[in-house]
Amino acid sequence: MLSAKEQLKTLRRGTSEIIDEKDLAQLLEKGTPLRIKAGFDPTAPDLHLGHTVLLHKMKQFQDLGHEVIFLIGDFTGMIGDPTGRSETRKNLTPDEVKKNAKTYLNQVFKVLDKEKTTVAYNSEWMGKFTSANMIELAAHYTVARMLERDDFQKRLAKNLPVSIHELMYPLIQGYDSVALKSDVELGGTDQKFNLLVGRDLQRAYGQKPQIVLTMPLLEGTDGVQKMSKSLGNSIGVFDSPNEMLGKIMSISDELMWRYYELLSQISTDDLNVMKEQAKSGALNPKNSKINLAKEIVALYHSPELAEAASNEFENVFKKKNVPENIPVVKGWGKETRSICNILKENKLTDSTSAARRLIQQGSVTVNGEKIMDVNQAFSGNKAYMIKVGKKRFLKIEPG
RNA sequence: GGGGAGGUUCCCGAGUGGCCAAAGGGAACAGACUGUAAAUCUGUCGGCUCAGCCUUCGGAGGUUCGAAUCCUCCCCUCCCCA
Repeated sequence: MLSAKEQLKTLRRGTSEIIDEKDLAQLLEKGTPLRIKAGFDPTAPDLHLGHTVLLHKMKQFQDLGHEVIFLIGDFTGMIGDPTGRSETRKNLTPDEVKKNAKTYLNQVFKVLDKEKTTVAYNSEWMGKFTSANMIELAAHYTVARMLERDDFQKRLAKNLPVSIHELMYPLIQGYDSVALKSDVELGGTDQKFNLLVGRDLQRAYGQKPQIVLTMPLLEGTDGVQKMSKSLGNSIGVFDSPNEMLGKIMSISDELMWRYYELLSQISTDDLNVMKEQAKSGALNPKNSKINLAKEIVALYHSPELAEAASNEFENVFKKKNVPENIPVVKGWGKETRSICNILKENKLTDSTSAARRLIQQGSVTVNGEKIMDVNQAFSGNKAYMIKVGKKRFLKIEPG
């Protein structure tokens, strides 16, 4: 095992907060493997890179020789975490929970080492919890402290409902730490309250309180808001290799470093060297970005597909060649059709108005020739290679 | 149950009788440049048979030469009080 100092250096990477770092250092000094808990609510079927930030931190713990427990909150999932919620979450049915949990596990081991990971379900112990247990648990926490949370505060201030069962959520999540005797719990910064409740409860049940380590919420491709599917700035782990690579290439240089920090397995030292070189101009940030994109695509797909996606990217955007797989449609015979209609009918543009505008902006080419005339017409018995902007292509076969 | 505010083009948000297809910002798209689909700059951003025409401002009616703007009814959202 590495020295506590070395370990801390790794664990601090990208981390938002460690409560308390001195205590963590002390635990690491002992040199025995720690029990690392991270809970996942099986509520999100659309897994994106934001969800994987924790996984990477878990992987670091794992590589340092600690025991990582991937906790599936199948019991708590039926309550729904009130964190950040302006309204009560809808409860999931056991079936939905099961299905989502499965989706999670399929992806999780692309980052974590399956052999070294313990998977736990909190229904294992919560399912057996009696009413008496529940009351005992609830007795360890006060209403006032629970209501300190600002999501509850806000709702109360706005006279929105807060159900009693929502108050139970942090208690149960906290109790999971008791059940698992965790030494460290990981979570997003938005989870801080819940994680801290875990400490209190462990103390109440006679255990040593866990270290709380929070990770920032990853910004989406816009670089501003947190990654979320509904904001349209997410990179899904199920995205195709080309799509995934393209999206990563489209992030700003600045954001790239953040992604490196949180999503890459490259060592912190190497990362710092790279940053220095980019700063001094010795390194072209584009190259770093493509490496990052390849690493991520390789993780969720394969190194081969990552390589192929990267070649395709260079080919299309740098050399401005035609991509490998472009849609092909049959022509329409002898009659002629106007270019605007052709674009619209083949969904290259949303409307003929949009087609016109793009032509006026000089972004449409047919067989490599720029179209200047909005009314230009083509017969459907010849082969054409149509290009709109940089990303839209269509081949037409004589027909 | 009582009182008040509001619903505008993908989103936010101006607009209170004609100059409004509707300011501004964001997103998106395009062009230039580049080191990439970074950054920056410029442009576009309802539809069409496109120098003209058509349909939009919660819904349905109405007033008017003319309405996103005024009136009536309806639907929805939010706030305060009970």
